[in-house]
Amino acid sequence: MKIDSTKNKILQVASKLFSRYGFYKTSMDEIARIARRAKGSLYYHFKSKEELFTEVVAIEINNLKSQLSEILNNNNLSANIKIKDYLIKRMEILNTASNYHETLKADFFEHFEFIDNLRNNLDTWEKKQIKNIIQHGITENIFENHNNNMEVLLDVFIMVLKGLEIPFFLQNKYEKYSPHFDDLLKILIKGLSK
Amino acid sequence: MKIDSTKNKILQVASKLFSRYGFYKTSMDEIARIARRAKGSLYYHFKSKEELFTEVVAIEINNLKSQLSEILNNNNLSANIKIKDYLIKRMEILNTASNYHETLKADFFEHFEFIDNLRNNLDTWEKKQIKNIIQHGITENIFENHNNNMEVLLDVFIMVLKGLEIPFFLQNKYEKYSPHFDDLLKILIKGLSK
DNA sequence: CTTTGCACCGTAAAACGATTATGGTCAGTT
DNA sequence: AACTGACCATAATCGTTTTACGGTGCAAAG
Repeated sequence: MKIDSTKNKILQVASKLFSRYGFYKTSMDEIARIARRAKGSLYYHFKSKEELFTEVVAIEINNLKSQLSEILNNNNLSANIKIKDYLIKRMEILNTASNYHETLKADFFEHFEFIDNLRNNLDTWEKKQIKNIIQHGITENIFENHNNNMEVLLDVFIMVLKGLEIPFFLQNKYEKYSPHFDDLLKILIKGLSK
Repeated sequence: MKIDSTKNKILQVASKLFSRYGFYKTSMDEIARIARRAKGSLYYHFKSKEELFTEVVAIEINNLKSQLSEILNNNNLSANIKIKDYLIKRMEILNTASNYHETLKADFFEHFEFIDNLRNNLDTWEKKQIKNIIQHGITENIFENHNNNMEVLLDVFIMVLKGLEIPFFLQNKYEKYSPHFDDLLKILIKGLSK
């Protein structure tokens, strides 16, 4: 019981501090102090500051995946509704994932190589899910057949989604524009449709 | 004749050096030396280093606008072809506008407030052109009626375009993915269509 | 009017050496 | 096994000095 309590306490405090001050401005001494644990305890549970941050972001990503999986696993949804619900939920959850926002800067100035795997894994996972939805829509005869260029189309589409994350989450435009993200999705879904 | 020659020479050399080294790592002494002009000449023609860079970027943007205007002004093109040609040409020209790429970093680390007007003006211009194309398509009965939410839809769409610029131009993914940008455009156009 | 070359200026940036803070380690304790 | 607090190497910060930068002014020349 105690192991979970300390590890979770550290993760909790770390999540808050990383979210508030960013990775580089948050020190392990500070996390230890606020968590009321010895700094050595941090290193007992996490190999490094990088591993701690990676796990903090992984928790956010796993939360995203589990919430999206409810949509993905709902076989009563037709493909066009499913992709719409998926994308809307995606943006909604990521809007609250403040440590994930921190990693968006990785392409530009604060480079976290140690976190590339996590981000690549999410891209890979997401590409697979969207591919499934679209293929299901093709099978259901809802969507046009895109099977001959699906892979690169999905690559570009993932770029579009990630590109939208910058204004939405780093420039705080999500609240203003999210209601209208719908409209763009309507166009997307219609474009995919038969 | 001489006036144009010196000013153009400065712009030419500046464009190359800013493109190669970026705004901050390029000095006015260096521009003057390579242009074989006195530094005083630079300040005769341009109020400041910022004004020089702004004009260098403006030249790229004006080139973009004039090339796109050939498409925009071609009334033989129907709206769906026009928007496709517009977007493809847009990315193609911007791929070569290396000083414009420099300004893409403005949102993240190298901030050029002095250039915000130029970038905002381009967004405004572009929004207007795309709006015109879509409205024309509505009039031609090619596109669905989107008039009730057109403004915000265009805002989000501009975000999407700008979001794509990061991987395309800052991460050198344009060559690989531009052939497939087409496919995404097909979906977009179909989504807009009746 | 346009351009030059030169000297000059204030201050920002870079360089430097000293000091402090950080991520991480480890032996001891519970 | 889980946790601690003292310690370590070095990265980061600090204060000071030096250098480089954007910009200016001016007389002379074209």
